[in-house]
Amino acid sequence: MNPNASNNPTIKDVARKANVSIATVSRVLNNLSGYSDKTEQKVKQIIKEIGYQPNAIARGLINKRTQTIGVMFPNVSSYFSADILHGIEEYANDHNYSVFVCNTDEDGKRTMKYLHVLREKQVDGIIFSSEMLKEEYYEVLQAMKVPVVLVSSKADYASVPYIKVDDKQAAYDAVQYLILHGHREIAMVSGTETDTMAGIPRVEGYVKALQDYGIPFKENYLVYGNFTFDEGCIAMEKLIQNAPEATAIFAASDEMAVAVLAVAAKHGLKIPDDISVIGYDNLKLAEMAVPPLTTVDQRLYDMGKLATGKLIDMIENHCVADSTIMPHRIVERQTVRRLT
Amino acid sequence: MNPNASNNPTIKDVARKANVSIATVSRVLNNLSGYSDKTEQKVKQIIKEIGYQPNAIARGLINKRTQTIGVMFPNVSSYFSADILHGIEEYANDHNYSVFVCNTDEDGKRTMKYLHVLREKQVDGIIFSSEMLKEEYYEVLQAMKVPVVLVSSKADYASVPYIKVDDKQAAYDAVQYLILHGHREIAMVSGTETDTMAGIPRVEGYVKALQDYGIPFKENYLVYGNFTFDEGCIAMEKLIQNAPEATAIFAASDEMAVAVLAVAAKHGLKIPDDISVIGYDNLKLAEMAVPPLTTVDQRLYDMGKLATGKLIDMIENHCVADSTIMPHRIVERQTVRRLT
DNA sequence: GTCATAGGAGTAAACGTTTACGTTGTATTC
DNA sequence: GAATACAACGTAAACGTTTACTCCTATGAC
Repeated sequence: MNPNASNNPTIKDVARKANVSIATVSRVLNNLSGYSDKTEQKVKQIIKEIGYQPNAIARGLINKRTQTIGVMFPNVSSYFSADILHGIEEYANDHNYSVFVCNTDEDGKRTMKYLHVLREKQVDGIIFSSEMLKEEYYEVLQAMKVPVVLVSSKADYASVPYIKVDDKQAAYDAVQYLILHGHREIAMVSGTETDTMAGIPRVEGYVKALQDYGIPFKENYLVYGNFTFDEGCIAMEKLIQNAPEATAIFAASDEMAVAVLAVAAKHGLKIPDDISVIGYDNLKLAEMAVPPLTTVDQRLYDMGKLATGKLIDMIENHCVADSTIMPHRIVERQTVRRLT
Repeated sequence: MNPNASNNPTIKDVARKANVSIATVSRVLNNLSGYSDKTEQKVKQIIKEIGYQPNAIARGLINKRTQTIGVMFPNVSSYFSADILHGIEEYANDHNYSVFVCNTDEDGKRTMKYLHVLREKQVDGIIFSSEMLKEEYYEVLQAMKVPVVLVSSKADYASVPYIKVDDKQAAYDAVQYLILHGHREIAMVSGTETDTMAGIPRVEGYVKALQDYGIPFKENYLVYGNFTFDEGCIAMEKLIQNAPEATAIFAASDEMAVAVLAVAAKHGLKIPDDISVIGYDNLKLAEMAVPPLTTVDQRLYDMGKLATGKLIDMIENHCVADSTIMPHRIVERQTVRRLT
């Protein structure tokens, strides 16, 4: 009788039925050398026969590698994260890694909990997306001794590889685009005021572009949101109140740009006739907007892939990857009008 | 000397430093009984001191439980999946489970590969989202002997618990809503023609509503997409060609409804003045549309949570959960006009 | 015929836990 | 004072793999 009838078959079961040792089965499984063709056939046949599947947990225990990575998002369900995740997932899967998704809610407590869970589960590496790498996190990460890469973020004090676009330059280019289309009254719906990653640099780019073209910066032209649609709406309402002369708006995220579109429509403002809008991200959402949104593309999907590539490289070659500044470009659609 | 200086500390290290056996450490770790207060303090102190973290892999090997679930999506980055994933992730995390995301691309090969990976990694359960549970999959699932729950899907031949809205009824209600607003020329942008889950039932609901109100069904009023924005655009173009008399459109997904909005705008058609539109899903996208989209809400986030709840229940109590028909409701926004 | 060699295979330790079982010592009961 | 009970531990097996060693046998060189 099979002493192990109800459970999933193990390497032992295969060994017994094939009349070989488990070492031999392991060898053919990992196709190493050290067995005859005949044994190989026999073993492989038994494996098919009883439907044996290796146990990655046991494997992980001895190999100290789990073929698993963890990915931390401030908000998994945001349309922004979705693209990055897609890239990560795809690359990881193609290279035989699985991915744990973690939703931090931008909450320190939650993040720390996740970090501990990922550590317990022995992930081989971690990707941190669009979030500040707080020192608190970094310490745990160091204790874990696993590679980390940042995507759409950056850590100044630590030598963690990152992938992001040059936010200041990208913002500059967006605003310059508006200027070159004849606009001089340009407002901005910024991201989080204190965000050193995606908030501040983009307003810096905005301000610099204005400066370079001799356009005075006006306080009332700059309002803050937190990158989301809802706050984008509030911000746009403010703009309509305080900056009715603006002919163009630069929004620091597509979600907020779409919010601008939405409240503009609510107020009977035509886009781009009454007001031009340029976004930032190039989400699918931008294509779907009415009218289709002109925006700066940051290839989130590719960033996800690239980040995963770097991470896996670090895992497998025990090296440290370099950072990369992702190229950006403006994709012209229909929300910016040329002023004559 | 610590013989284990460079690696992460293990339970053995704790035991040695605390002058107790590993069994005792294990006991305080899992707070069982069988040790004195003094020992407990000592052990806990050492744990803090050397920063010990249990190894979930080793734990998983012996417990045959990994506190991990797998989630399969046809497309992780779709705005539809994002909401479900968010719900799943949240509930899972709150109950100390981690989640592996899998992107099947609706591809059988990929799906099977994933199923095998999930099996190897010994997940405790699997959630299948918005996809047919093919017999091929079901067989593997059975071999794995892990609980499965379906969300926004359903399997007739197998007793797998599912969570979904009554698609036919929801579609019926949507169309009825249009009818009660005075529309009689109602077109439909359907989902995938062969999709028995979300495709066919929704057109059945559409047809039935027309019937019940004595409105003749017209072939040219029904076009097919695959739930996505891109195909929604193509579908809408067809409708404008073939059914210019339609005063209202029921789209089988919000993405397609937004596509309807987009191409309508492109053709100079005003929403809802020239044409009314009702969607299906109630994604954030619906709120963001211009004008905001009237649609049928299916509470995807809650469905994700509920599915995970059922799954964990099945895992922990070795029971089989029942299915639930999720309530739906129409959320009125601004894309449906009352015909006088 | 002897020796070295290499191919083909088995043995057993190790990975980091949990847990059934055994042992010791002390307090309680009569 | 013997019997009992229980608290407070320790021992060792087990989970399913991988892999360093070891062993045997056949082959070929000389």
